[in-house]
Amino acid sequence: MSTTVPAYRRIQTAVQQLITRKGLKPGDNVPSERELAKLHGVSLMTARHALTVLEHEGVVERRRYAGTFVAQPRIHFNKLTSYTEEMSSRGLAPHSRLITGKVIYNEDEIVAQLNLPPGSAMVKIERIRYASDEPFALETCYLPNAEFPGLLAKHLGTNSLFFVIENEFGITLSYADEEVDATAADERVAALLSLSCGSPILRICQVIRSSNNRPIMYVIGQYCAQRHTLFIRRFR
Amino acid sequence: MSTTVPAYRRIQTAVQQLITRKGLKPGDNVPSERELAKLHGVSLMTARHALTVLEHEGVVERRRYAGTFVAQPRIHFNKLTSYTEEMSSRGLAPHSRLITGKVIYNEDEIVAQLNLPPGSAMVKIERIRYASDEPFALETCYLPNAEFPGLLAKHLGTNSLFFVIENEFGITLSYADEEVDATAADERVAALLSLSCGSPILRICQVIRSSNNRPIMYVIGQYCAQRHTLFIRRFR
DNA sequence: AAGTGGTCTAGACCACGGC
DNA sequence: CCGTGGTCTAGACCACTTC
Repeated sequence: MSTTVPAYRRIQTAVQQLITRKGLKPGDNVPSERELAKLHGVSLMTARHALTVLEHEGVVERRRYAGTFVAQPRIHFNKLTSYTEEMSSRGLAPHSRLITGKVIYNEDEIVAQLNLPPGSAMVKIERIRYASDEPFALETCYLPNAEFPGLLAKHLGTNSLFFVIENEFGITLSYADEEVDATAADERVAALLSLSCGSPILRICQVIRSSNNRPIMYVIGQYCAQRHTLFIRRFR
Repeated sequence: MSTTVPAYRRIQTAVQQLITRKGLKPGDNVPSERELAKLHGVSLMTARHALTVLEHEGVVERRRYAGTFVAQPRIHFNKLTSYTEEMSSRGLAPHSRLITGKVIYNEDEIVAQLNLPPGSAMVKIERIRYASDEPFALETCYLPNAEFPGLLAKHLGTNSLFFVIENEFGITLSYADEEVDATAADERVAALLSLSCGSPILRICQVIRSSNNRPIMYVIGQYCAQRHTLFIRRFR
């Protein structure tokens, strides 16, 4: 079972709820480190930790000598989220269509990305993602078959893959390394996403890792560039 | 003048030098938190801080209960670097060509991105970036003219813009928020980058901020997708 | 002058991996 | 069993902003 939630996580969600519940606008200030520490009965370093995470996610903005403030708009930078989570955080209903769901044995390039022995069986899942009834992405996922027995029976047309992995298989995800580039839609992708051949596609290849840094899933996302932008934050 | 370098920064660069000097390979372990603390005469939290930053940059990988190790490749994830820094970190010579360098008054969309009053004067700088004599990117920068008097006289064909901003104007950069999408090369870009019209282009629009979170520079980068990939890391 | 975030200390306990 | 990273404490000083 899961261990107890760390204090800094509780504070983190508490601050986020404070923002949404009180309807704080960008620029409004949130409690200072010292206030949070007192409020939650923790030490200063712990309160700081919570704010540091929120800053990296783009929820909050810190100004030295001045305070901590609600950040500009609402994109969660650099945060690994599922399509389902992303949609519901924007108040939209997720909607997908399962195109492929089978076990494969012969894609050795991806086997290598997942650090598996050559010839290993993998589950391959292809889904089309919709935003308000318009298809905007084709996502192809690969997972080691040995670690996810019965995965294909989980109604992946309607269930969140992240949810199944984390809750039904008890795996904690930690981070993803991603390669981003641009391509043109080939015939198949164009047909699936209702585009013309050659339309610009934003391609994102992720290696998602579990808590012990083992690769757990390889995902190729092909996003219709007109309907999707990626937001990131980089620090100096 | 500049203040003293924080201890965690010193440890950070010390670890990086250790890796390059000893030629450590991915998977080799670096000193543990406790070792680093003893080595540099700092407390455990400070040594941890250094490793946390290195982990976010993708230099180092931590495995709970096991240790800290040199990370897989050597791309510096999520780190705001200049073209010049990126090239020299790969042992390549930077090479650019200045296309445009002038003061403009009439691009109000960008004026808004920089939080300036409407009609403000901005410096506009366009440069082509080369990788081993092949053009691979067109970068267009906008800066508030009032804050950078004499910027255009700084030999921007050869000098690093980041260097000039940080050292000659004494500004500390903190982070950049970026929008990434895919497009097709228009006629001008195609000509400048020796591509055919319609080739896939990875476009990155950055708002770079100084230490007090004021926008300092707006950059539109258009990268030839065949010759450039973006690496990022996202955390759960 | 009061308050803020940034840095730092010198300890502590925990859960787990590898020996 | 020992060493590891992850979490946490209860303080401290600094440089600076805002009032």
